[in-house]
Amino acid sequence: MRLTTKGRYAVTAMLDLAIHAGKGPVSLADISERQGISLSYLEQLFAKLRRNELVRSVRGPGGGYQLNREQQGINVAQVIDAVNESVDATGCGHTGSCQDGSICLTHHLWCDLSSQIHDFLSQITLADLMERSDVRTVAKRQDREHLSSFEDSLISAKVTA
Amino acid sequence: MRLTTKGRYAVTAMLDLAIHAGKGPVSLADISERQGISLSYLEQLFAKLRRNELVRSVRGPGGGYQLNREQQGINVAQVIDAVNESVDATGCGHTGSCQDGSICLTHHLWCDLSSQIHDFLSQITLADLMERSDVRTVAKRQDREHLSSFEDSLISAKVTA
DNA sequence: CAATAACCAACTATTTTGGTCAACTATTAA
DNA sequence: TTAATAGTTGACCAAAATAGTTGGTTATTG
Repeated sequence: MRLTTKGRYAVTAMLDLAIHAGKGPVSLADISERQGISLSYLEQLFAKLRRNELVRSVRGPGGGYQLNREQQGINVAQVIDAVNESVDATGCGHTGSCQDGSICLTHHLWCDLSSQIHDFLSQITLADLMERSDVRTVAKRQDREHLSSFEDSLISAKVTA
Repeated sequence: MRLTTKGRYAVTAMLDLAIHAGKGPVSLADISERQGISLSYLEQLFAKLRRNELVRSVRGPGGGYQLNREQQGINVAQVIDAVNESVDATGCGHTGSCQDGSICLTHHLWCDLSSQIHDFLSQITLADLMERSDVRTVAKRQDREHLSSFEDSLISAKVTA
């Protein structure tokens, strides 16, 4: 089992998407700026999120990504699963062939741990996260620090005019 | 955070040690045979376990390793920590500087998850594991399949005689 | 003294992570 | 219709971590 930046990035990006929903699709470039995640890496992650039908994409100018369901319908475990970071703590993938065909001494311990983690993460939805005060605070800070590409283009339009 | 064979091997080996305690020190060669873990890799893991005072060693013939405390005094979290597999799910090591000096959008989520996992694992002692029926079953199978080096030497002594 | 088994250091193969780069396709605004 | 935007795909890459191996040394016991 592993939980590295891959899974964390995916959850963070999905939460960013949830927070900035409502004003049309959100571009990966905006998420990249706000969350400090490389654009090309985000592309890879969102390809997987799309294949798992957690998001849908809109191409062309003004395009970007949108959540494919309501925020209450998406939980953290699903997002992590989607980017292939299994929350499985066993070495055998629950098959029980950890030691030449049979189960190893600690097989059931890792099974128990796996369901513990999965239960915890699957009970937390994007909607839950959005309501948290610490999340709202950080989101406000990020919005202040990074204008979206939309606002950006408005400003350069003014400057040009 | 990561939980790979390293942490699993460490817990498995410690449990093997607990199960075969009472008949003097247990050699790494025996653990290697029974649990199917490479001897030299075990050496590296036990160096760390010893530095963390979870085991003590006895050198020379008939030597090996022993638990440094009672089985109830050693929990799974301690063993995993000892081999440097942190059960920390945050990217910043709880410092809160995940995004250029400030906390990232999902910092508190990973903190919560970390303590969830740590609480779970620290409540399970080696003594608890030994009582489990699935552990006892697997241990019996392993003892049947692999004679200890002690029993082995008894047999070869008979053959020689 | 010889066998045993812990101890130690250095090296290696493989996998995973976290990316980059280039080429391509679909959409829309001018 | 054409340029710009933005997603899509695949190949590639460097660094780090994992899971070892090799080749010793030191301490202990029979």
